[in-house]
Amino acid sequence: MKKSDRTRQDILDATASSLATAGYTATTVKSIAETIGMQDASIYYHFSSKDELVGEVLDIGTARAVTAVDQALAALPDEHDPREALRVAIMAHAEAVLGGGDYPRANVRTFGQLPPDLTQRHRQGHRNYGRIWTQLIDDGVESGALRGDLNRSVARLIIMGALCWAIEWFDAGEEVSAADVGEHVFQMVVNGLSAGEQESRTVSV
Amino acid sequence: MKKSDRTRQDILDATASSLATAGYTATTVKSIAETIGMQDASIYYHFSSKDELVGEVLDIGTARAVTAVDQALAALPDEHDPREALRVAIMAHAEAVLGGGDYPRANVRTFGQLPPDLTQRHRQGHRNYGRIWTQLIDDGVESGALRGDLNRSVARLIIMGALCWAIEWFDAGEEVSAADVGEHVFQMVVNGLSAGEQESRTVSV
DNA sequence: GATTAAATCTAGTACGTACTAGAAAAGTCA
DNA sequence: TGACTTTTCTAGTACGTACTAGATTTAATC
Repeated sequence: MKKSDRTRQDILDATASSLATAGYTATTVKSIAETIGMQDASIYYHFSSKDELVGEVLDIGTARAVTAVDQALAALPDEHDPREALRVAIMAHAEAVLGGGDYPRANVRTFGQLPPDLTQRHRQGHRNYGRIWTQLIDDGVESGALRGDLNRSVARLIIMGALCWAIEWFDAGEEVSAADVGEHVFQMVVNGLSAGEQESRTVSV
Repeated sequence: MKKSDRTRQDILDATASSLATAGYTATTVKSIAETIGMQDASIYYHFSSKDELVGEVLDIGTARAVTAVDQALAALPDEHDPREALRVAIMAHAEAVLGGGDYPRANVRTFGQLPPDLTQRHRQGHRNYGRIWTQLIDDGVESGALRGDLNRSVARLIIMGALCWAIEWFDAGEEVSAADVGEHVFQMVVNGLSAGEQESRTVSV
């Protein structure tokens, strides 16, 4: 019992790491087995198929991302600026996906690479995650803190894109930290890159 | 001579289409051959390997994206707001990758899925494309139109991310157009999602 | 129309993949 | 220790992949 659980965890960890760095196709059952010093056939004692193993890793990844954002939002004071909520969520996401472990990274990295079955399997999880962000934007617009002249769904997806694409270029070893990326995304997406008075937009002065 | 060029073009088109929608791994030599009514072996009369074929498609894709942005910028009046230049570039990129043909789409779609050789091969092309955007941001900051307190490299990559990630969710059939996406990215990234006075930032009023 | 060149096909090879069956080893507990 | 269970390994299958060699057909040229 004990032994099985431990190696099962090792398999999950190795898979998450490989998915996060190499992607879905390059993550082979054999390569996973090698990194933990096993034969590839032994994996099938713990998981019935590669895709079930990958699916479990991705489940853990979404769960961790959701938890990270939820906890960050829960830590806010009862009365808060909706922009601050957006900031906190962006920071939590950035930390989870860039600074955090391999599981959330595996999720973002393999997005668009998965076979249809796995994509279908995680559709609901992604929808749930998206709902958190939709709520944040809705709150902001309805309170008047965020502008209401933009399509909220598109706005949400643009924020997710700015954050998720960072996984393609972010290098944990470099001088830019995960928090830096989050801060930049917030500043650009909420406050804007523009300086001084903004002519192409009506500002209530 | 004539015949060869035409089928060669058919192969490139079919490959671009498959890459843009299915990704690198799902794009097999056999599937390409099938869509144009050939045997897979016949492909090798025109291209020496799958990766050479894919590489050529990606070359065309980057060239078209660069051309689209360059032409849009060239059409600007000599004296223009650097923000307008950024806007024009964003719109051109959005049109090329979302509204345009399969070639630029193939580029973005397969980003992060390619084998090392192909990634290496296109590194220079991506760098050149990035340089256009770096220049736009530099111009904006130095003229005072854009704020200078953010890391320009990170800012550039965030804009690219917001645009590139759209390929994952954008549906050409839906009511949101490529131009809509471009407009939203510009509004959010340059003007910001925030409404009214912005407390978390110093605005020169 | 015959000859030559260009283009495609048929039929295969070699290899990597996920996955299976049953033997062997390692661990568990009386 | 010995009987039993759990875990891992050895040795394989079946299949899809990129790719090759040589025959065959299609097109162009004199």
